[in-house]
Amino acid sequence: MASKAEKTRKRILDAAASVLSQRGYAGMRLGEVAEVAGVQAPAIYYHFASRDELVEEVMWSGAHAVRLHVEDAVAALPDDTGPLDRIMTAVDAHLRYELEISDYATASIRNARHVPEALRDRPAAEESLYSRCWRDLFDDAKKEGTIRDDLDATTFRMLLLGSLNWVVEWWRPEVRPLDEVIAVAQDMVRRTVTS
Amino acid sequence: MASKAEKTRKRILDAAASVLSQRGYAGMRLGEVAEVAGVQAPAIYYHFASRDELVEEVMWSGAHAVRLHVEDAVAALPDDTGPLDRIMTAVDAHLRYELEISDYATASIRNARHVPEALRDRPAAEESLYSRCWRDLFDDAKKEGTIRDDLDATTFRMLLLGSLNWVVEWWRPEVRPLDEVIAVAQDMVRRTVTS
DNA sequence: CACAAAATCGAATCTGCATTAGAATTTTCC
DNA sequence: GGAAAATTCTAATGCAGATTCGATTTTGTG
Repeated sequence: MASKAEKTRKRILDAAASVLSQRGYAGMRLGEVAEVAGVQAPAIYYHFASRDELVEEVMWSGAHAVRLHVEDAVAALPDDTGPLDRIMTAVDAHLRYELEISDYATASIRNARHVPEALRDRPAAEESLYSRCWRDLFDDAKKEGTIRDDLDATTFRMLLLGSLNWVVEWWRPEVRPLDEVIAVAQDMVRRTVTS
Repeated sequence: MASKAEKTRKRILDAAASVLSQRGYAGMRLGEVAEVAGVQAPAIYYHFASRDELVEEVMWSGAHAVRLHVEDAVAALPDDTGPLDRIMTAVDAHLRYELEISDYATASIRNARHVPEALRDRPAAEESLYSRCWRDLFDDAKKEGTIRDDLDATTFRMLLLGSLNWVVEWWRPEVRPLDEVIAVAQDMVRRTVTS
């Protein structure tokens, strides 16, 4: 039974994630966050020490939650799933989480390089865990020979993550179902990676 | 013989492009722009009606210049160059321009969705010309049968542009030469597009 | 070289927003 | 049901940064 106060805190965080993902770090106004959360601006200070602390928490949650979502999706696969199919699942999970589930993810993705240095440490640590997660997926695939030897897997991974992160900038559900985007992205990976 | 004033205007624009690409729309301070341009803040108002007009001009120039650079690079190819090689050249030109040549490009790329609606029209028109340029490249390739029929070329194009646009977020020259990134990106296109 | 016009500057204004202070209200727990 | 604690509100405060206003310097030109 989450206390009333905890629910308010959650509403403020959700609102901040939404505003942050739309307006960016410098554009996020506490007034707008408060309005979305259905609260007055000063109430935010009961739950967070400062605007920056609120931002940091959103960014961290964003990176953290994507990672958990993707790791869970991969972990839920049958044990005998091949390394390439694990990567396909990760692509699917990343895109769905970013586009259908959570503003936190887009907030953290879009603002990672725009927030002041002081706020980057904790979110950046999460992000590097997430990077490692993808690196492991690719390393496994390479070990099992699913990835051709002459591919620069690191660079390709960066390009792939970039293309996925950028989808939020152009995708509109009414134009094209998400499943089609996912299918094309997976196709791109499969063809680039196998010999 | 560009008059002194025109040179100042150019310095202010360059400074704005640099600050805008680093700090984002809301984070760009006229004070910082002025400092980078070696001028006092009010001087900006002699050359631009407002902060927003300055931003709009940077964004428009960014989109415009990338397009010209890519179109020129493609146009400079021998007439008998195949459609796939034209796309390869476009990938090369886009990345080099974005990463080595101009802050305008990254300023416009990173902020397109963050600036207020009122500023989007002119830059957006340029961007859609740029989109058309890529679409034409892919259409030609499809017409000549270089692209397999079952590829959703539009979606792939968006994913590709996304991966290229995102490179600015992670690439560091000291870690990996740009040529390697370009080569991997081209490889990704070639393998995804051909049957 | 002088002088009008153009370009730039320093100081002042005005606004929007984060943050604080203290009062009022709600929740929790006995 | 009521008091203490927790939570939220309304009303300031203070500052940073865009914009304006004259005053001052620089540039182009006869």
